[in-house]
Amino acid sequence: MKIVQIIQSETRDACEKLFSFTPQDRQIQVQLTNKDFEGQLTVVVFPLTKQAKLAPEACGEKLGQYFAEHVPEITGYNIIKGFLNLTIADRYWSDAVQQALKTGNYGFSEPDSKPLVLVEYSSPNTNKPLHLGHLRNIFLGYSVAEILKAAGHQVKKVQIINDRGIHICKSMVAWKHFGKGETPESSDMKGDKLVGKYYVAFDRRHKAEIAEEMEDGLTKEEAEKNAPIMREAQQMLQRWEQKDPEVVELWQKMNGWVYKGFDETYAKMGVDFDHLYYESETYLKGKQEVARGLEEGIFFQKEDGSVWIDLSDEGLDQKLLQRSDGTAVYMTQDIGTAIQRNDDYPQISKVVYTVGNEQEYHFKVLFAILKKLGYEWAENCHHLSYGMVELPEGKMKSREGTVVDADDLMDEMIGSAQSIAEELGKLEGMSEEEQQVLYHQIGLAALKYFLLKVDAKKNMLFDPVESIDFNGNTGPFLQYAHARISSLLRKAGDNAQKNVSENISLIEAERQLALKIDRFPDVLSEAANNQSPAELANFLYELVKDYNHFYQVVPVLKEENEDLRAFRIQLSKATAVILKKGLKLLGIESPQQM
RNA sequence: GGCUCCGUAGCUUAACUGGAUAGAGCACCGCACUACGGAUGCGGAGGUUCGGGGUUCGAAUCCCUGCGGAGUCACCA
Repeated sequence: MKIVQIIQSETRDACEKLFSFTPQDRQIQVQLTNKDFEGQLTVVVFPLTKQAKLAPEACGEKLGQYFAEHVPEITGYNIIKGFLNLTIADRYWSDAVQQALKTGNYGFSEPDSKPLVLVEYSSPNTNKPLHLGHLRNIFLGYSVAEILKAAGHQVKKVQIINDRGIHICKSMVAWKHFGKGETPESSDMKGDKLVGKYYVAFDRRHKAEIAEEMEDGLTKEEAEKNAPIMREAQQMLQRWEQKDPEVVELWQKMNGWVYKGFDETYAKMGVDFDHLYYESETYLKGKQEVARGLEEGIFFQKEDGSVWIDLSDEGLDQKLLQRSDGTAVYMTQDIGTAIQRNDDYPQISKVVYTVGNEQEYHFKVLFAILKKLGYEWAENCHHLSYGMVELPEGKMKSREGTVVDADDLMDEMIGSAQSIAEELGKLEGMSEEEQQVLYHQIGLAALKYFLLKVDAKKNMLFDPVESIDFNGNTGPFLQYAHARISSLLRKAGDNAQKNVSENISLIEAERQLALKIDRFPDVLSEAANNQSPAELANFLYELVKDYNHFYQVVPVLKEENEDLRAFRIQLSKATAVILKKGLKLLGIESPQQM
């Protein structure tokens, strides 16, 4: 049994025997001992004092005595104010580390032992390339999915591709006008970039036309709608919904270019999906639901034919579900997609939508609508919301043109990794190809770790220079620690297999490191519960810091006492194992040499 | 304006969900080590946790209020 659980259950027993009451779980608080005091784990006695009818110190003293007498794993205690600090037996730590090494997939739960969770992430529009904002989304969604898997859930990674709508029509119209038949091949351009170029071209023309119309006396709003190129895009959307062959063919062609480009980008990111959903395949289901809701009086129709829902009784507004010209909007297809997924996977226990916090309102509305439509599983839908990524120069927003392209950023990170690695010159014996792989691993680690270590709900600032700095709380710093331990383990040979005698005496640095190793399974399940890669990332950083400290203060391979040497090698190995698995859950590779 | 989220050292951030003297990294100053990989470790300085009230044994965390920032309230997605 884990030491934390032992302490919890012994505290309960002690309360029953000493004070004649049974505490609630929440009254038993075990936390890490503050580093200024002796001990590794601490029981907070305040919550118990009232029912124990004792002052905090006296209460702690009684508990401490009880532990010293009844619990072999506890060898000492001290009380500071209302905190009972416990010193755990060295024997426990050495056993725990050996146990961790013997356990296959240490920290992970039995695969598929928990119900199915769908994790949606990325969800791109097919009218432009992926950018910095997508990176946070994609790394976050991927990592949450991997963490849930590690915690034993069945997981499907899904993506909804927003492949239809006015946005793609804009690119299509612009390509028809200005494209002169340009293709990714003819221009040697990635397909998503090419289509993005025409989206920008549309916008430029649209703005010019608005200016003209406004000179003719129209208001800005009127001009925006009335601009010829915009009207053309809207007509194209209607023709698309009517399955006009010419429009459909162009749509397929341009989307095909985009998918090819996305696939390349996803491959570079190292992420994947189990099931792709296309808005073009689910929006009709959404429209059916809109029709049904209208019939049943859940929705209502305005004079112009547009369909709405009134959610003002829930503190929300009225929301459009279908345009007056009969075409579908974003909400329409999201309704259809949600239903489709539950049809595909009836055993779903939860759906996680990884989408930026600017869409919080949208998802509130969506879930409310699904509930009104009578779908009880609406309760299981969860919006995993994350904050904006800003850059040092100012905010990054796609509509304002200051986008940072995902491919460009990744390439830049890989380039930085290369120049730093070359300068350090430690890659002897690696082939050119291996080196390229390594630069990629390091560059992506810097990027992923930096984006994931911050609490998802916060807006964050991405500083490319700081992220690749290999000191401090960064991905490459963790990778380096792993590479260094790997090197040490290569030299250690089979020493790690040796059983350690029972009576070694440890120093505090070793206990602290063992404590971290012991806690890993709990941290992992907490990260899963909270859908928080950041918790895992910060734990790994703490682990590495404790390891580096340990590594600095005692010899490992040069230790003369055989038992101690073996134990230290095991500590190193357990650290490396956890580090590698933990980083993997963040989507980060752990090279052997760097 | 309504609603939601955020505000912690110069900068980037953490705080086990209400627990000890609010931890770290970067930058700055200093130190250790023939180092098992220095992409290291140790120390110093740097905080009225945006201001003001309240709740309690105890508040960065919960409540009220003011200020500041972001998002949203589209026949965009």
